[in-house]
Amino acid sequence: MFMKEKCERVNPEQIENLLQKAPAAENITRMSAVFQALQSNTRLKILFLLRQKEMCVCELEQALEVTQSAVSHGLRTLRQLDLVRVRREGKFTVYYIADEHVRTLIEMCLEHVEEKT
Amino acid sequence: MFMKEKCERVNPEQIENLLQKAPAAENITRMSAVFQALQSNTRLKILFLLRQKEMCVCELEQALEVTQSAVSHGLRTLRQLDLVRVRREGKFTVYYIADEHVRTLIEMCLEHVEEKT
DNA sequence: TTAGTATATGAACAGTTGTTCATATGTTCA
DNA sequence: TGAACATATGAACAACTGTTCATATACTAA
Repeated sequence: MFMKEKCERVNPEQIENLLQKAPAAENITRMSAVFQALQSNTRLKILFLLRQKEMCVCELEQALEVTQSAVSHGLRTLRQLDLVRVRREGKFTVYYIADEHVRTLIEMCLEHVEEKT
Repeated sequence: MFMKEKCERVNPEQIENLLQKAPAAENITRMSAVFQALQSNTRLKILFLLRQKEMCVCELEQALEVTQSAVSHGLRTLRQLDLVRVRREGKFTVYYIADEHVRTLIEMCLEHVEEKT
């Protein structure tokens, strides 16, 4: 098998070294899944509401003006990636932001987009 | 028009207040686009390489083992959202991470997924 | 100018996603 | 126990995405 031609900037050893220091393939895939979850307007709105106050499904439904089904599906996605967590409270299911990483994540992104005028 | 029935936890005034403190619809949409860009394995790998060292397209091509076209398309997406920036250097086009927000963003996500054993 | 290298772009196709509708499950209280 | 409320889930369809292929553009050196 022939090696592909390399341009003069390419240093195979250095690239090998950089690849070793990069996250494992498995974690890249997990991160993809997390960002994938954060890529929906509905799910982002849910997170920015939960960031202020934990809420049950019907509160979110009221606030977001989408169907209960859509909220529930969205919450499941967030839950499966441990971006939000759940607590039962009588007949209500109360959702809240899982941890500070999640807050920082969405806040960094907000700052990034707010920066552009 | 009838108001939808509300569950006892719903406080319309409070919800109104929470909505006002949430990011504007425009910024939610921008964030969606950013997270959407971060949701691809290829683009994530690009960012985690650029995080270590600025690189030209052919270096990335070598490192990622995808076609030059895929790298270039990926870089365009990242560039359009100001996640990476470009500098011409002779015949090479050198890409680098745009700013600290972007570093923090991907590092928070990595920490989040690394936490789960 | 021309050849060769480096990068960008458009089209197109397979694969993936978010929503809604319909329905199921779970909880409370009378 | 049953009625009413709260939440979850499965199916299905339209819309969107990432890659490749083919080709265009840009820069350099001879």
